[in-house]
Amino acid sequence: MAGEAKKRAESRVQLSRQRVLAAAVSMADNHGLETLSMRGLARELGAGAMSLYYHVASKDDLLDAMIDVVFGEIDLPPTDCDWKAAIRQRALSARHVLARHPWAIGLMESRANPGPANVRHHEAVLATLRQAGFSVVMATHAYWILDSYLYGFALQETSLPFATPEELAEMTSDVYLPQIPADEYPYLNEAATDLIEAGYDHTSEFAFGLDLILDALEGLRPSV
Amino acid sequence: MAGEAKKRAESRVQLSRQRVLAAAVSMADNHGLETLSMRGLARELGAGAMSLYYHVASKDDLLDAMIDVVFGEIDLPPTDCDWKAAIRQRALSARHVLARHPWAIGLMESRANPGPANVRHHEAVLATLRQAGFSVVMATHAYWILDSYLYGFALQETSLPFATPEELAEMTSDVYLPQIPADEYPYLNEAATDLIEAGYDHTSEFAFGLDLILDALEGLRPSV
DNA sequence: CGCCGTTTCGTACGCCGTACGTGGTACGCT
DNA sequence: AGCGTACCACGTACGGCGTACGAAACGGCG
Repeated sequence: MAGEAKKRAESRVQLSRQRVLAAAVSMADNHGLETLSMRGLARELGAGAMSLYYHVASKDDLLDAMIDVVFGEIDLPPTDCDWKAAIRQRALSARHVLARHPWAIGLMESRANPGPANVRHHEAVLATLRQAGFSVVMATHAYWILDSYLYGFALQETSLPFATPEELAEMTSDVYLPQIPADEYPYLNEAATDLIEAGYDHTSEFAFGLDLILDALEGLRPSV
Repeated sequence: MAGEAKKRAESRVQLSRQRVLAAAVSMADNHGLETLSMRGLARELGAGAMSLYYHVASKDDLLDAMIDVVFGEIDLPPTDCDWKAAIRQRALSARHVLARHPWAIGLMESRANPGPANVRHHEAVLATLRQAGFSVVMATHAYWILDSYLYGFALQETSLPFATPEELAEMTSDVYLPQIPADEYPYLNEAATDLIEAGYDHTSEFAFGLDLILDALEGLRPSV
């Protein structure tokens, strides 16, 4: 009957693991991981708190699954180009994804159960390195360096309270500079004033270090 | 009188910000940050939960202060040697400190209020780089790369479930290898088997990448 | 219609951080 | 000696958390 169908429709779309995951990621993106609660998530979905537990074993399980969603968003290194270009693209993609989901950074490598997207991703990156000629040991070195740089950069980036050079200049002169008087902290003070004067733009900072590392790794590759 | 003094002594040592901080750091070291609660901390100190709030404005304030304790444990770069050796030593020291206080990694750069030890540390590192001849902009690049590598490495390191090559071998063959069959994940499988066969030792992994980065940075220094 | 597997939910327990108010203690002042 | 004041410790209570447990609603089948 129309009544039944309507009632069904009114009482919300069915829950599903997909929908729960998507809502959780979205809430974490918008309001931070620490404010993501099962109750709040359920409220957002128009459901009771305990209803989530049919689709998710626990909050930990939810977090693991969220991490795998994030891994799934990172581009795999392309296979049709130079190893450096491939790894570079993968790193840039990962950086963007982590900037979009800053709550994930501390969890990506620290959770016990890697999801399928996670494993697939690691396999693809490792394949790129091995096919570039790196030995297993050298590929391990390279992977550690690249991922350390990637995660560390993303981690630091989340704490930046600005996005544009203008905001940086404003923040610095209003908040930071008063805290670092030139007589006590000459170098910090000098750096802060110089950088805003030069209109320091943070946008290309990641690529700068990434290329430095890639070039250094190139030197470790066995010459053909 | 003796009676008074004894009563005073029995009713516990006085609380103090120092004691609260030390106990909090110790508890986080031993049981993780997520299980550190104000109630538990007070219990550990033989005090009531609310007593802590005289010495600490809030749990956030406590965390900020804990971070500064950690910063205070990191060696400043020595001033009596080569810039590379100085930066290297401070990085190694920081790595050890972060391994001792893994809970701190996600917080060090992400909290709003840097403490005094934090600022002093940044000043000293920046001073070393500037005195080595790097321009302000280049020193900024170098700092980003070095700290990204440092934090990222420490972050990944916390998730390693092993400390020695033997443990690695055990973990890998028992837990990981079954999850990455050779037909589906050839490179991961190969890497895992090769590394345990070669008795891969993770101990020097950090220094390897650090030296690679330092050497690459050397190339960016203005030639005298 | 009754049955049953799937999905949803209400209640309750033991945690958490902390606002608020109270009470004890140490010490400088008269 | 007596008292005011600043310092310090604490008990209670509130609203939130994750989730164990069991009941209820629903959909499709006979």
